[in-house]
Amino acid sequence: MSENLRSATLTPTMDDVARTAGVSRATVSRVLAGTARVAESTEDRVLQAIKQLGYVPNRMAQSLATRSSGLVGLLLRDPRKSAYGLLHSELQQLSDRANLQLITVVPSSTEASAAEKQALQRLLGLRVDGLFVATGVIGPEDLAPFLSVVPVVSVGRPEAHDGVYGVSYDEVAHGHMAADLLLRHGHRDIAVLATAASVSVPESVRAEAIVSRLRERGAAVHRVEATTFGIGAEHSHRIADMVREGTITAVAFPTDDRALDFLTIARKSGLRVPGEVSVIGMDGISPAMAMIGLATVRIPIEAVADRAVTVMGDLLEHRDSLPIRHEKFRGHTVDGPTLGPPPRRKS
Amino acid sequence: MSENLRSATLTPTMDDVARTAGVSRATVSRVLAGTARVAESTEDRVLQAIKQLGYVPNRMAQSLATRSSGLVGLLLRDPRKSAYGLLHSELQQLSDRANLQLITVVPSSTEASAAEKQALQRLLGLRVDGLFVATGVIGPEDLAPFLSVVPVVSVGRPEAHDGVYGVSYDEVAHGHMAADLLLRHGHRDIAVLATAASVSVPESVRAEAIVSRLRERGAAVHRVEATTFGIGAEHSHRIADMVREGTITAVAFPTDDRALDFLTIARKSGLRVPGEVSVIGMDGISPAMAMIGLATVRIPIEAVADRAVTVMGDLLEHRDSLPIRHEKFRGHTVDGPTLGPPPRRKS
DNA sequence: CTGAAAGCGCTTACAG
DNA sequence: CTGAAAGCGCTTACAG
Repeated sequence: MSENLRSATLTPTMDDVARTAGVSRATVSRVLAGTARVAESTEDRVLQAIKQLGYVPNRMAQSLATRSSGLVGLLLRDPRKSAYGLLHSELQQLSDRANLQLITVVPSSTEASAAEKQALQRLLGLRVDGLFVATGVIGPEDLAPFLSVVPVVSVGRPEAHDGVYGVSYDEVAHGHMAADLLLRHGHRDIAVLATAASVSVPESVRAEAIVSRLRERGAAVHRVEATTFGIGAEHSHRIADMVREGTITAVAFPTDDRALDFLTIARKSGLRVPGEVSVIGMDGISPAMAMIGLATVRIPIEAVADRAVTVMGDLLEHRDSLPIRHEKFRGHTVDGPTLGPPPRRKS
Repeated sequence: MSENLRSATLTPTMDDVARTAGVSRATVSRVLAGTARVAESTEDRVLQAIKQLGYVPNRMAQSLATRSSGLVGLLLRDPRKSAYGLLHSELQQLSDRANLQLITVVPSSTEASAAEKQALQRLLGLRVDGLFVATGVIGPEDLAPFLSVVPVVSVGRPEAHDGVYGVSYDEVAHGHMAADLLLRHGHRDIAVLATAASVSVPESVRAEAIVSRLRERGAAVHRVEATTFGIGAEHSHRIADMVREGTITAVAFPTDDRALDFLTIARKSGLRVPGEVSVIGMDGISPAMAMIGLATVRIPIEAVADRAVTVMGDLLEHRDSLPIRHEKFRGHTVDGPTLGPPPRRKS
């Protein structure tokens, strides 16, 4: 209590500035806003007073008076993952450049859905002018009540709600790209780690796209089902066995992490990559992967972030005239030393 | 303009709630705060109205009235780096648990110092009650003016200012730990990649600590100076040459990234790890590194985050009674398959 | 247990 | 070019 009073006393207010500059509050406000004309001499006095007092305008009060916070919120899923880290960084920089003040809130991961709702409330309570949602769990039904109040752009996640503008990745195309790259290297017997949709929707979409494209092109596909969330070394061992048995000459993974797990196990057990088996992952984000030289499909995070910020800018300008769409971007394949021609058949 | 008016109209206000519940604004406020006693029947009507209107209290207005935002700001350096990502995630979760509402701002990296000041302003403008600073560039002189207004906890960076509470890593100890682990494995001829302080202060501190501990213990140290910010493959090649010449049997790196670069190059050129050379990195954050099995020193990010949040809580409770300190935490060594005994001398 | 009223720090017509 | 005043959406003594 006394803290507040004290710091309230200590923090200079616009009135303080006005008084020490010998003008009215309105004038200080005008100088700060830079909109109306102010005599140069008074402006100087005001600026001087601001500097002298170390005055920082109270945005809370500004927002209240303007009925607009000038803030754009970002609901971010899991900062520990490089892909979200990069997305965060890109959104931040592009928003800055577009003069949108981005503030980020991360739902604490325990009890996902409740946490996301709470994080959403926090942002809405701050009366953000716009909202980026880069989170998996939150459903359309939680978003819907606020769509009329604040423009929402869903970023990097497949968007189903048609009141929400969506900018995300074309995971089907990515799956096709990975498949095509393996085919181009001459592989016809290929394992695909197929993540269950219950584990991860995007992973599952990628895997199914790989599988169907390979089949379309006449390759023999060996599905290895992944039904656990972790990386599960059994899958890698199973695939290594298939290589030794001569069943497959290549393997595609729906994420770089899973591919890396296989690489590690393959190396330990003396399997040569790409001599005996070619490997491709998907994501292309982690610099560690790049160093290792893992072939992959690079997700277009930068393009998605860029488009999302542009859309948000447009939405903030003229809300109603922009038709809501769900856009998808595709990345590019990254060939690498984990990819080679299939080994010659021994028999 | 008209947007604002419209959404102002659309967003229900406390008055709307009061009106539809047939009570006064004060009563609604009391129900929300949960402090004062309210008759159960009125409380029900109010709750009902809140739900019906989809009312979200305007925190800006609350802050203004309470002179306290209930917010704690986090100034975060670079979300692309896993270490910062993990720190962000930990701070977020622990803050949640401590009932501190964390909001994060990332200075856009172009023109570091100016961007950080701007991000700082944004947070101060929001009148955060406390501030975590996890950023490299911002100097004490920029922080100083606000220390009397808001408690600041510097997290994960060496803190020099004695008005700022510091919670960070004991990088000297980490260097010693890495050195000791190599010695324990029997190595006596060891290369150390020594990053220049101008490139990265923490890296340089780590490297110098490794060097001095090794020398203290009588090992022959071969410094390889790194003066560029990137990972620089030349260093890795130089070290590989030293291995081939039989000059060294082990190498220590001040970061996992740099160690990984060497590992990749070593493998490509047919050097056996740890058969011919043992390798240790530092950080221990990236899951990719764990999979590869890189020996390292794990930085205690969780412990630092935990302590930082505790300190912030205390500071917010009783500002003046908590003496300002600079605490340092140490992590633990992670032995791994990149470490083995030195090879027998051929001659 | 509840309401009328003042006040938090700003902005912005409205006068001058 | 400048100031007095109303109002943004809340909270909180103060009465009752």
